[in-house]
Amino acid sequence: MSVPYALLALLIDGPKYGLRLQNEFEARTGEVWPLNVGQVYTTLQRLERDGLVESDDEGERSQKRYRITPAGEHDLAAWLRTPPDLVPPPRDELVIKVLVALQIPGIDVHEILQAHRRHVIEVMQRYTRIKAGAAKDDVALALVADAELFRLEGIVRWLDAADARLKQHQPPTPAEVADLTPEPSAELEVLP
Amino acid sequence: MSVPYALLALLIDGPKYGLRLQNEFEARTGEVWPLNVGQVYTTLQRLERDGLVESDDEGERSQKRYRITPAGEHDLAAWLRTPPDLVPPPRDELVIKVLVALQIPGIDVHEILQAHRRHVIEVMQRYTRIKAGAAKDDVALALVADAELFRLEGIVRWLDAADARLKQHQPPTPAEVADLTPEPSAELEVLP
DNA sequence: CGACACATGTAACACGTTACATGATTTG
DNA sequence: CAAATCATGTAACGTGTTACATGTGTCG
Repeated sequence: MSVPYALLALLIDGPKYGLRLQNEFEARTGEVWPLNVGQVYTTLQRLERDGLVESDDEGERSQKRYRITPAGEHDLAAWLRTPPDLVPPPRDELVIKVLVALQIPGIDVHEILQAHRRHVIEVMQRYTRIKAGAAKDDVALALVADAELFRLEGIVRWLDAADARLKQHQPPTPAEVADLTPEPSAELEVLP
Repeated sequence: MSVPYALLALLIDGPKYGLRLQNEFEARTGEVWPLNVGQVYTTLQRLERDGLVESDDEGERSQKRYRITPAGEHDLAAWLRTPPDLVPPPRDELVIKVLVALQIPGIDVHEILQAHRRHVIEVMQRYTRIKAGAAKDDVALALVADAELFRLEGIVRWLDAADARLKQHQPPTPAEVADLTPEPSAELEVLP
């Protein structure tokens, strides 16, 4: 539920029309998070239905300008100050794939983990290239690319941890082996 | 798009009815990824419509058993062998919030970053507790909790990196300052 | 009997995606 | 004028969520 508020935010500095909103959104995140134009129009209609924007139906040059309403500003401010819901987290497709593979007999889970790892690393190189190619003052794109890189890095770390964990639990169940898997947050300080 | 395939996978070892599928799903991931019962039924209907499951309408004890079809097994195998789409990545609500806050004048982004950081750390402690409380042989729950912990750790790392990056770019633009932000993948080997 | 858990389902809605259709404006 | 680009929209569909309604079996 980010796109509606992102559009509201783009309307803070004056009324704009649909395609321009899409352009401004993609100017910041485009290569990483493309935004379908159609979605901009449907989202604007829903925002107008909910009274968060108004359309300036002046027919000027066949452009339809939208303006944020006081209610829209209020909702935007409230959204901004609310931390994103972290529980329950989204169900991760990769994790579910591994769980499913674990349950079905005759599947080499280690091989699957490695395949996914290679794939993630490839994609990470893609975003590293995007980040390197970004203009030096393009903070937004750098932040977005960073976010994706940190996310993918987390996936790689999980794949490695899962591999280690399964190597302990899949063999003839050596139950007496101590749990040696590293704490994910070992290197993180609780206070910055 | 994971739930349909998770249900298919649970049907591999014999026909089961709706509520039992929900129970088995939550037995593995419940505390982390609860699954609404209603969604199980609607998903089963959609799977039946697509010919991936068949219902054993024997009316036994008012339970409706579903059985996976050959087409369902085929689709499940294909899904399992396909790596999840990583591009384009999902639009991250937290990242968009920060971008929006950056654009609106008169907002203390540093304060927002810290608030989010504290919140994420709290949630991480929650999942650490879940992991600690899990049975020693409950590999599934450990994997799921780990996945969430690594994901949240990535978010914290991003928040810290964003904070550092903004401290460089928000002051009177000292353009000559070299880019010192650490590479997210610095400690990661490409080959495990 | 009454309460409770078991079990199934539906209705309405949200956001997101894709594909397609249509008009207006600029430019070679 | 013709083609390309700008600009708006719609239609159909997908997964996911919540709230509500309904029936069935069991047990004190």
